Amino acid sequence: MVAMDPILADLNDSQIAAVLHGSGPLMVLAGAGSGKTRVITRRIARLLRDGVPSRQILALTFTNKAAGEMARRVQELGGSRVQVSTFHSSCARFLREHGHLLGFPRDFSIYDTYDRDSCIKLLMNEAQLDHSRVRPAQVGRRISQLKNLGYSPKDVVLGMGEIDEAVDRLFATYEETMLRLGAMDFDDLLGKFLEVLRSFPEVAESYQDRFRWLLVDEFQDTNRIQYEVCKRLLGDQGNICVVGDPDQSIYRFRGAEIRNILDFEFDFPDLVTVRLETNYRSTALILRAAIEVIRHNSERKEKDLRTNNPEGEPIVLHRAHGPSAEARRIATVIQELLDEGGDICEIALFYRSHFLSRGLEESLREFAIPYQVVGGLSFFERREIKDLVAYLRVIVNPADDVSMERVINVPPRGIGKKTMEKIRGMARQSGQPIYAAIAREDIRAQLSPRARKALTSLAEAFAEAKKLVKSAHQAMSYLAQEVGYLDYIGDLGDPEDVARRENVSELHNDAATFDRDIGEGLAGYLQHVSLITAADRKGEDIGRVSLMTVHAAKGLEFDHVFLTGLEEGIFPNSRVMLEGDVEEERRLMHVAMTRARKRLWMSHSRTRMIAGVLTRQEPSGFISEIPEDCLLRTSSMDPEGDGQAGQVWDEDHEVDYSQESQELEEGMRVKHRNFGRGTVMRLRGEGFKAKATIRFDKGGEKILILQYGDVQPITEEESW
DNA sequence: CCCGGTAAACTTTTT
DNA sequence: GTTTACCGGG
Repeated sequence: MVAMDPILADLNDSQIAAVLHGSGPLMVLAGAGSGKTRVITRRIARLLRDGVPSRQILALTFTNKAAGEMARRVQELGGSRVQVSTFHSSCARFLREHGHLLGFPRDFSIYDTYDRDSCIKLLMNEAQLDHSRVRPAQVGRRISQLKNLGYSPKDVVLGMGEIDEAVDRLFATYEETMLRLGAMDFDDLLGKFLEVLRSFPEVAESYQDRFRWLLVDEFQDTNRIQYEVCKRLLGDQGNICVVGDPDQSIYRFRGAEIRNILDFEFDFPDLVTVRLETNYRSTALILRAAIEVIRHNSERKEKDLRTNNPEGEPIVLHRAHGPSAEARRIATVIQELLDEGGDICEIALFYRSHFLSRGLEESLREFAIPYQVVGGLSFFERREIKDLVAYLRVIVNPADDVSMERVINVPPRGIGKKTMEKIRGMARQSGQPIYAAIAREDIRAQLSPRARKALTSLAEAFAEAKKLVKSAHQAMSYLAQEVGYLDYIGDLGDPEDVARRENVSELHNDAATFDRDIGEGLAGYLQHVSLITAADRKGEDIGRVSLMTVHAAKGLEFDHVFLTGLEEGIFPNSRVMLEGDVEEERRLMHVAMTRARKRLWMSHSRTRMIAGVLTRQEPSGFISEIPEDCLLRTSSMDPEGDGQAGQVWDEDHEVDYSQESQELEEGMRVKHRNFGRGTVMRLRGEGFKAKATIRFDKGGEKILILQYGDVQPITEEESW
């Protein structure tokens, strides 16, 4: 073998086998940290070198981030023209070409979850469904779930319950409406494309002609629809390479099917399977702990994941009294890491649910440690951004009533509920979308003078902006100005407004960049924008600690990982437990632990603020699945813990230590979240040891440790 | 019609 | 504690 072959450099035997595998189906079962991205990218490079034209290769991933990373690495190996993208954006692109076969316009709108729910809300109003009983989002989620399983309105058999009843009444209407609006939701991007492939064999053939080599990353997270899209893209040719790890399947909640992996062997009998079982990422100790946890799953193929890495440090498991004690503890350790010269980009904090980020953020701010939250409310989900995008959608797709309804009275134009109903009625009667209706003089004439005037100028602005669709930036600038949106958010003053203005100008820059680099006009820009999501926020290398959910952490790795909020009900999540899927939670735990290269810190708190209520928490059951010799247990009460030695913990008055204790004086009126209002009788001690005796209006006198006590001074007005 | 107030419900993970 | 739904006065 030629030792210097750059494509095979630094690869082990299994990896080489996968890269060199010729034609025919290949399944790579790749344990955590075993170099699967490397295998995919090298394999692409190998195909290119062996003369496969780049346009014949299609590599599919789940996140834009993974796609971006893979595209970058393929490019480094010289394959710049290979299409590497997510399932959703590939399908969206294909649907622009062939969606017309199903009656969709080329420039259909792509609805995110929020838009979908807005649409459903409108339909619920129309159907006179009381949306205080059943919420649009619940109906939307259920419909999405059904579509992911491959159901359409006609073959759904529903269970009982108010949500299902609503779904029963609305599913078909929703589908019809989306078609009328020329809009697709995320599920449609996959589902409608599959429908095209199924219903139009000649189209399927054209794709089969084009794509001869298919590579699918994170195969364990594909759902049935995605799997069938793959099969139909492939046709009779068997050049498919899937890479995955059943132990890292964490998207069953959105329809992912581990069954795909089993079916794969059945559907492709001449399948070659390669196992990557050497972990190059974590210390031996971390890997051992992660494997022990996942071994508790019963529906699982035993696998042999090894490492040659050094044993490493034990996992530090910290027990904190309250959420802020946990957060402070973490910040303290991070500060120490940084003081020792650690790279801040190599530090990450994980949590099971978004709401847990807040406390961590507060404490990082307090310690002046720079951080970024990956995911959460993304840039494109902000209100002002969605408003502008909705305006632009209407230009490109005049049938898009949901976007039209969003913006018709933003900024306020005097179009209220009544007027809106009139407009809807007239639009319906004329069989036209709202956009077309308000463009008609005769329809506007039937409205109040005020509304008439506003809508005339709105219609004109749209008409003018339509001439600028060749440039996303120009169309946006014109419209935002003309329609009064800039003035609307212009009132500077509070920092909220400033942030909004900054967001809007960032959107302008983004559009300008798109015009310059891609240049597919407004329609192309909107498609691009609709598929960018939370986890894609660029730049991990900008000198910040990263905070993210465990889901968002998949595919990433860091030297130092803090796994927070390890409590029953949170991780494992109690709702998931109700559905009976502990095993998916355990896989999630496995994923989380295996992100760490050098050190892993885990923590839980004895109390937690959940929906505004301070609740008592038990440590996660997953902790006890880790071998005790892998753990170093600490707690806030330890003298060695965090320098806050020997504090007395008042079991009865267990409260959150949420803020710097305020300066209190004897005689001052204060309030407490549990005990209500009271008067400070006596103060003793200072700093961490400060205690106050407070006589509460109801319930007598108590001695509170101010560090923990949520004692706040109150103002004159509210004091009695 | 608009804006301000108060009541209610709510936190699972993502494209 | 936070965000959203509804109601009543300007």
